[in-house]
Amino acid sequence: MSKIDPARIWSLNHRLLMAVISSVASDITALGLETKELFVLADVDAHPYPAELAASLCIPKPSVTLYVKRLEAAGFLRREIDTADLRRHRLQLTPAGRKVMQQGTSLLSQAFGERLGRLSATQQAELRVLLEKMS
Amino acid sequence: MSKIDPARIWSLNHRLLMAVISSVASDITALGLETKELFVLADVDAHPYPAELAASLCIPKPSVTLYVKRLEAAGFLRREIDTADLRRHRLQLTPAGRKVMQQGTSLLSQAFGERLGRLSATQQAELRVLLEKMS
DNA sequence: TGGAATTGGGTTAATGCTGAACCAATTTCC
DNA sequence: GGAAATTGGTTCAGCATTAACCCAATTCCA
Repeated sequence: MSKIDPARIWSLNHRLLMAVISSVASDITALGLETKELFVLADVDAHPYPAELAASLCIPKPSVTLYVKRLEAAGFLRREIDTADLRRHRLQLTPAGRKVMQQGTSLLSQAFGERLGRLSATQQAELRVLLEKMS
Repeated sequence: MSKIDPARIWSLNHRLLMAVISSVASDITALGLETKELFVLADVDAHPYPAELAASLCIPKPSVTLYVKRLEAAGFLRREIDTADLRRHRLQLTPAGRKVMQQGTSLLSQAFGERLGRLSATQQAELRVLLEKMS
C-alpha cells in the first residue's frame, strides 16, 4: 500500500464528481434548469436564506442573487421578506420547483448510483460515514 | 442505517471538495496561478495533450486552449508540435512549472489532509480504494 | 489513390460569473 | 439614545468561460 497523498485523493474524487455531473448536465438543462441552479433548489429547504445558501454552497453572494432571480422568474421559487428581520428574504420552493428539483436530483442519483453500484452495500454505507466524518 | 441516496452522497462530497478548494484558492493564486490552471498543470504529466486534458478534466477545449496559453506565457509550460502527428501539441512542464505545481499541490494536500486526518490510516486507505473503484 | 469522416487545436462572439462598491436593516456598545 | 460596526442583499463593470464555427492533419475505406 503506497503512502497516502491527500491531493491525489482530492483530485481523484473531484474528477469523479465532475464526470458524473457533466454526464447529466444536458438532461438537467432539459428540465429548464442549470446545474448550479439545481444545487440551489436542492438546498433551499435546509438553507432558506440567500446568505446561508452562499455559505453552504461556497458560491459568491452575487451569484446567489442571480440564480434566485432566475429561479423565481421560472416559478420554481417564492421569495418573501422575513417579518422578523426586514433584510432577510425567506425562500421557499413552489410545487413546480419541488417537482423539478426532485427530477433533477433523481437524474443525479441515477448517474452517481451507477458508480456507487460498483461498491457493496456495506462499502456504500462506509463511504457515507467517511464523508460525513470529513464534512 | 437509513437508505442510501446517491444524490445526497454526491452532494455531501461535492460540498466537501468545494469547501476545501475555496479555502486554499487565495493561497494558490498567490503562487501566480488560478486553481483551474493548477489542475491542468497537475495533469500534464499524465495527459500531455490538450485534447486529453480536456477529456480528463471535463473542461471544454477552448478553456484548455486558454489555460495552456496562459501557462505557457507564465513560463510554466512548454509546447511543441508532435513530430508523429502534426496536429498534436505535446505539452511539458518547465522546471518552474513543476515547482509551482508541487507548491500548489502541497497547499491542497495540506487543506484536504486536515479533513482526511479525521479518519484513521485504514479508513483513509479504504476511502481511496472506494474512490478508485468508482472512477 | 482520393474523397469523406474524424480528430486536434484555435478563434470569436456571446454568455456567465464575480469583485468591488453600494444601500438598508440590525446589532453593538458607550 | 445614537454613532459605529455588522449583516443581508443588490447592482454593475469587467473578466472568465464556452458554444458555434473554422482549418489542417490524419484516418478510413471504397
